[in-house]
Amino acid sequence: MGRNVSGAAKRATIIDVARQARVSISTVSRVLNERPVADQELVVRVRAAADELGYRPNAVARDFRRGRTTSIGVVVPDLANPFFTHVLKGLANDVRAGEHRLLVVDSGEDPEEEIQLVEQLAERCDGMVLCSPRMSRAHLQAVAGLDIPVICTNRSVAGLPLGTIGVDSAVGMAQAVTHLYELGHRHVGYLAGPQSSWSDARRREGLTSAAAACGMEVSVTVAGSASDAGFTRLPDLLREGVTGVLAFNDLVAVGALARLRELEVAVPGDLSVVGFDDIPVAAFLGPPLTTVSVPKEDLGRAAWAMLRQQMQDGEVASEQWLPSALVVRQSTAPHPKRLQSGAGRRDGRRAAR
Amino acid sequence: MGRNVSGAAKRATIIDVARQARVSISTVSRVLNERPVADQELVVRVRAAADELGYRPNAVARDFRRGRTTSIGVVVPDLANPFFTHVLKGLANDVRAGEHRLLVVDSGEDPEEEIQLVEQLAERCDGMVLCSPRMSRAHLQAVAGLDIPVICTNRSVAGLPLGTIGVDSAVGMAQAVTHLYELGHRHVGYLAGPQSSWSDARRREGLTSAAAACGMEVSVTVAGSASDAGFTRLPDLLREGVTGVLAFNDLVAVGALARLRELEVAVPGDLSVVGFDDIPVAAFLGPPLTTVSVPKEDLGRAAWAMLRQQMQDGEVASEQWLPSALVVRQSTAPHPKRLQSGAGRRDGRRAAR
DNA sequence: TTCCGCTCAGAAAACGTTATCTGACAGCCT
DNA sequence: AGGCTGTCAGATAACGTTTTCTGAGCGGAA
Repeated sequence: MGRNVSGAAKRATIIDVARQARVSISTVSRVLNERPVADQELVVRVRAAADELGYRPNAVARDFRRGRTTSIGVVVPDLANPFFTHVLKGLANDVRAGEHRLLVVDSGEDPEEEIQLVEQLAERCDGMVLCSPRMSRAHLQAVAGLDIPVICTNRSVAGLPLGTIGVDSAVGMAQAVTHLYELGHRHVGYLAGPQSSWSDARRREGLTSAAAACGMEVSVTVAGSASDAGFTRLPDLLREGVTGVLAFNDLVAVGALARLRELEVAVPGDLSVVGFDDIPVAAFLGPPLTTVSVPKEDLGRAAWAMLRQQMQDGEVASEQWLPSALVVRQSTAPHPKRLQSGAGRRDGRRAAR
Repeated sequence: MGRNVSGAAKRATIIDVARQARVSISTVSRVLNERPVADQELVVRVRAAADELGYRPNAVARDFRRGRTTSIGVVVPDLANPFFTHVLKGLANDVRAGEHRLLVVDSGEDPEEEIQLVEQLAERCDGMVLCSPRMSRAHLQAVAGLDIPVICTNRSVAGLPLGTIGVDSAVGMAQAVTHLYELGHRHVGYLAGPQSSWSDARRREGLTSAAAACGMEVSVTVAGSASDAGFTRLPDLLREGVTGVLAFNDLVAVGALARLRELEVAVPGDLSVVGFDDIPVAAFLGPPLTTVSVPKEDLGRAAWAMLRQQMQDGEVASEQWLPSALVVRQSTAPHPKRLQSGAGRRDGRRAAR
């Protein structure tokens, strides 16, 4: 069945089915694509023949002929980063509902690799979503010239005909800063993200302007996007005498927390820590992390909605910004020197008392 | 350039290039695929024409004609699970080196969805890697009938012509059990994984047989693969009176740790916890998690090596098992009732004394 | 009865490549 | 000088579909 004597499986084509069913290939195509066929007898014969031969249509041939692939491509800087995987979840859930499938590729945070992948993938997709692209503006422009709609997340592309959807990190950052200010902190540190990250620029911007507004001092050290960076760079800020630390993202905050534990600095007793993204483990850390929550799934959903619209209506490049909001958990508390009372609901295990 | 008056970009084909360069399409194809062309003049003309028209070959047409896609598909139950993303990293790094690209899809832990995705993706790939497939054996058999090589990770497929590569979790589990036994624990609990998980079955098996070997009591409760499951189910084990807990994976352990913190049970002072997988945050937790380390990147690399071999040599279904090993950190300590001395290097903050 | 129009399945064209085949021309040997 | 061999680029045949075109058959209206 479907295999010839040599053992090398020779795959049945639509022609074989047609021959077997004693109809034309047009009829086979019609039956298999559920287009109206008058004679039910033919339908039955075709179905039987296809079954018998184990026929499965050649998807590449079909895509080729149809000129579309029913695939949506997603390019992500780093699949190991929980932030992206949650954006993906949002995307996947909604895409799955339709007739499209999602193809994901990881660019490894490499801008050159990224543009290459995008160009290759674009050839095989009906539309694409670029998550926080690291590539240069020039490359982005090249992407805009591709002949499929592309949505860009977390990156402003002023002037380029690309749908954009991102997180307004300024609000969340401002909330975080105000939160620390109200707790009495007057000098905070920022564990910055990768230099190529547009989001980091926005977060840093939001942080400095909010801090300036309430007259707080800010120290910055460049970390990265992974935990070990937070672990390594945290002491830089401690040396500066900060009493609160804001991290580029939760992963970095996790590293910072670990270092603080090692240094026996109590959180939040001696130092407050704020993350960003609100990844799942954030709520399970010790202490549960105060962080800026970002609607990651919504981001994915919105990207798909926008992409679908562009695929239908032709070219409609729009822009959309989703809110971020502070989630207060237990890694932040009053500045010990100013408001000594009630120093934390559950202070670190060796609060200096 | 490449756009007609209507504004709808009409894409240049190889025929347009040939016409513009005043050569045959065969020559264009030869030049662009870097096959030998004697007359350098022609090469120059073709290159120029292609440039001018902004020609990019239609990848789908090429794949169709060539009968292969230079794409490798990977199917993963849940991209949000760090374990899989690390397997992916290993795969991606090595695949990237060659001329293939990696296409990843997430099945959402749904066996039915999974088989569908696999069948669709298989049509568009030269080979596939199935990570910890949740599908039934019957479906796996269908997969084995596909006409591209497929590698299966973390799932034994006895009798099926599928390359298999997995983690020998029995050793690691045995080490973990012995470790707890030597610390004086005599009754441990297991926070089990998803029922459809073959890995969970293996881990549970390894756990119970090792425990039986040294005469330990084991209580089991079914959790799942995410942190909230660990958080929710942990009390079941506490009620059974266990003094050590082994989790299906680190994510579940994270949830368990959080619940213990909330219940003010000191880890490792009052209770020891062991995870599985050794995901990055494991080392950064409070306390740093004792866990069974699995060579995730190696798993990906090995899968690619095996897949590549199968793609070259034709059908060679083999089997390979990678070791797992206990990594002792600070979430395990002597059973308090038996060996009171040195009750933990850094005990939980409110040890009941 | 004749012709028009409609329905429906088969025939054939197209999609954009790559791979095979063909034929022209040049060089060499006899 | 004639013929044989080899080289190289152009012509053309696939690849497996979907879609458009064609023509046969039939029913109804003039």
